[in-house]
Amino acid sequence: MEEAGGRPRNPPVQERAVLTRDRILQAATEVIKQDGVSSLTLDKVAARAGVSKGGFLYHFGSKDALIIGLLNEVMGVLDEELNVLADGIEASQGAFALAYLDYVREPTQAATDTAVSILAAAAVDDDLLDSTRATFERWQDRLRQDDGLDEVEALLARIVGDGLWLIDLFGLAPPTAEERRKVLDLVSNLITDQGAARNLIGSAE
Amino acid sequence: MEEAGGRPRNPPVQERAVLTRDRILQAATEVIKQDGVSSLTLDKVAARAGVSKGGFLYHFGSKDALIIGLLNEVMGVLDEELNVLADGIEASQGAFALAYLDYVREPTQAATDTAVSILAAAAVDDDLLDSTRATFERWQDRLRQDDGLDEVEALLARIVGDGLWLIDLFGLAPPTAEERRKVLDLVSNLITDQGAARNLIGSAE
DNA sequence: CCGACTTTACCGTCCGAACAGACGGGTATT
DNA sequence: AATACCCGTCTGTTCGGACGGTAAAGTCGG
Repeated sequence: MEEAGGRPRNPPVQERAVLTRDRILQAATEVIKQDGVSSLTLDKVAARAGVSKGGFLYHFGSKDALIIGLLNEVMGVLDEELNVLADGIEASQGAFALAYLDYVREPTQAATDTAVSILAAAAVDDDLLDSTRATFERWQDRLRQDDGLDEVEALLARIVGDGLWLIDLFGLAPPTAEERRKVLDLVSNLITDQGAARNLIGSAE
Repeated sequence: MEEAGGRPRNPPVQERAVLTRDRILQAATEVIKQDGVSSLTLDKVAARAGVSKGGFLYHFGSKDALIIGLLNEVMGVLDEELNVLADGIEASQGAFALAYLDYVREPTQAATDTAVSILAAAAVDDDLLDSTRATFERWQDRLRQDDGLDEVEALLARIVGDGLWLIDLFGLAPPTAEERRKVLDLVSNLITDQGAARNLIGSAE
């Protein structure tokens, strides 16, 4: 419950262990994507990973541990990817916000995996999402002080990113590729062009 | 907490049938909200609704049936509420889009119930979401032809609405009430003030 | 021969579902 | 009006099976 990893500390010589662990993780996401969260059973994951149930339980002592491992893996990948994207953006302001939008420009494997993992965590036990929530808080903080970007615009970027991501996850009337592009361009331009948003915000008060 | 036991033993039969069904539905959402989707068992729901398991199964022949019932109920309420909101909005354009945004202005009971039901459906069996997907398609269609509103802006409204709703559902760094208000005002103004968006969209090409 | 890794065998629990009636208000028959 | 019957509603119980998890033994490289 408390410790997520339970990862055996093994010398780099032995690659087998870590591979098995990764295979299990991958098998878990595959099972969810194929058969749904409710089909995520230890037996099924173990079978798909080509390992016995006991072998599975050596790497993940419980189902909760599996999900925590899944979440850590997937959120780590996403976090890194966002950083890379943000570094590659040459903008006077709002690089991270733009990266956040770029990330959902088209549905990616990683994004789906993340969504699916969060869904599994929420289904099994809400508390498992705690560390994920912390990561989102970190992103939100980073957006708030994203090189001079307006606070509201930063939040808008995140909401739009998350919204698109939710729509993909549940398949709730997903927009076409073109619509998707247009709406992301719209928000990106809003962020880049400081004046436009100021006017809109101003006219609100 | 279970409610105190003073329930009348034998209410009029006619009303009882309908009421029992509703009580079951309500009990189901309560169970999910309190203990999570994985705790949604027939026994628990039946107990909470103050009905025997057999009684439960009389009204909903299976767990799938329960979730479908839940979804229908909750999506119906939401649909109607959106209509009422849209009718109450006096705007030259984009009434439905504005209503969609208004709906998430603050987290409501109904919104939470909907989210929770969708979550349950996704967890149990993805196919159960089919009718919900159809409803979202209908909304999307309505947004597309929302009295002269720009297509992209309409989509933006939906994405922002859904995004906020997702953030609430999972508790992923939810914005403060003020941030929430500001960002919704921003998008609302974008929709109302046709010129602003035109400029932004134009500068994209 | 140690320790990381994996397997086989097994257990207790819980869950979804089925089922056989009980209760009791309508309704038709007399 | 009394009787008999039906049927919608609900109860209590039972059951097969799946699931998460444990225990202990086996394998193999270093």
